[in-house]
Amino acid sequence: MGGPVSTPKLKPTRTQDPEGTRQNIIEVAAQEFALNGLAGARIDEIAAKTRSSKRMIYYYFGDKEGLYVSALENAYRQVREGEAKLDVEGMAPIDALRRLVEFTFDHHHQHEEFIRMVMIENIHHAEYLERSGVIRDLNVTAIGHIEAIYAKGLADGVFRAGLDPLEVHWQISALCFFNVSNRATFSKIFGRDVGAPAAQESLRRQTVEMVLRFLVKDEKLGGI
Amino acid sequence: MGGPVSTPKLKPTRTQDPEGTRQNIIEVAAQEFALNGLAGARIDEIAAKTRSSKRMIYYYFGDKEGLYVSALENAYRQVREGEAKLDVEGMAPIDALRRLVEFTFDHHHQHEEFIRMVMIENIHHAEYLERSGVIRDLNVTAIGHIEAIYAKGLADGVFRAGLDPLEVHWQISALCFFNVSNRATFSKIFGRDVGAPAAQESLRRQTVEMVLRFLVKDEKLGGI
DNA sequence: GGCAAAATGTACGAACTGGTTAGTTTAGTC
DNA sequence: GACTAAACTAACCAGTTCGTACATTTTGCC
Repeated sequence: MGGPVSTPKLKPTRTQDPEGTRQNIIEVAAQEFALNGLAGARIDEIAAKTRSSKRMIYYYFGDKEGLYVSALENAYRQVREGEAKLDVEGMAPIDALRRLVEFTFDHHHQHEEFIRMVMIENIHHAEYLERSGVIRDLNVTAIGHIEAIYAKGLADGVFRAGLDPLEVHWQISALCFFNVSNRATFSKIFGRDVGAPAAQESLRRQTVEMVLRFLVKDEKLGGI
Repeated sequence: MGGPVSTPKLKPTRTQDPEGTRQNIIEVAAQEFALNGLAGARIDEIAAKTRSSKRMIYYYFGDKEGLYVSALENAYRQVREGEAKLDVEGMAPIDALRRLVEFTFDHHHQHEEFIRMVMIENIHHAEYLERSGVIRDLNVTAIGHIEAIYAKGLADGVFRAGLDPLEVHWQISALCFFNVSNRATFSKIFGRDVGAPAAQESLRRQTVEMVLRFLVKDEKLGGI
């Protein structure tokens, strides 16, 4: 059931474009899956929005689930590549942490489609993520930044001891993820559009502050 | 489109039981929708698991979406009723806040089905929640606790000024909601079962501490 | 008991949907 | 230019799924 062999495109003038077709299908599929879920997305609908055809979806991805997994992998890869752009080298621990939280907040905000894919994957108890060996590898470094920053902060004596970097990552993720994932119900229930620029600006500031106040030693709090 | 008239059951010997049938259908439907989503849930499957039949689903709820909205309303009502049991009257602000966060953490943890319904509803951009006037009314008091606790804490001089109770509620919700909603992907990606009792115990403690450190004045932090 | 309304059981159908079968075109290779 | 494998098209199929038509039983009420 292996896919087609990846052929390096030697000549740009070709009416056939395997990689392009494949990528185009994945992008359309990601949109549809993120919008409607795995069961809700329609293969015919995806095919129609593609530059290609339904037949090609089955040609490249086997079945609906195969397409979903590929779209999921693609989403993770894209987002992780974006995250790699964060550079906090050489910054003081508190500044680096602030930067990390701001970056995560903005990054999640900008990648709503990815957030929705993760939501959907959680609805499915992450069974497709489990099926994909690719994704796990992409994420082992996701926690590297926190670990480095925390270690430096400890050494500098500005962070409290005894915290678990993974738990800190969990908390930052929770605040930044929820901001996108639950915006709809939260806004409807409380009659306030928490997605509006002003509200986001405020939530962003409070999120940063919350994380800093959690990490920074009491006696150093005056400086943040 | 009104439902059947609520008939007080005078005689215990009756083969027909409208309210019971209705409730039974809603409970089964909630399970299925929470598990598979709106599109993923199957009416026939729901019907089969019911004490009743498919015919009765359409008799009482009109169509699939009507059933979904009813299940959603039921989930919100149940959870809000549970939340009403929280009593922090007369407690010192810091203790009350700690209690509130612990309660919210546990409550979300215990109502995974509800969390999943909210996730699904967010996937649908909360359009069914919007359609239901019932749910909005149920939530206006959801923020009352925070407001009261924060006001008292300000008066007592133990909380920082200038915070928005709704934003605090947002933060508490984020931490407690994410803990349930994203457990699957988080556990898979980092190879650590964050749902395990020990992990939950730790996350619970850190969540409480994070919220307290955000609200409590710097110079009062020694006491928490 | 008679009656209307509510509640329920059975069987069916039309549309949708994932997936396939069969065949055609394009491009690299000798 | 013939040949082969990859890339692609179009029509089709079979199982599923929501929803309904029709018949029947139960219940409250006089």
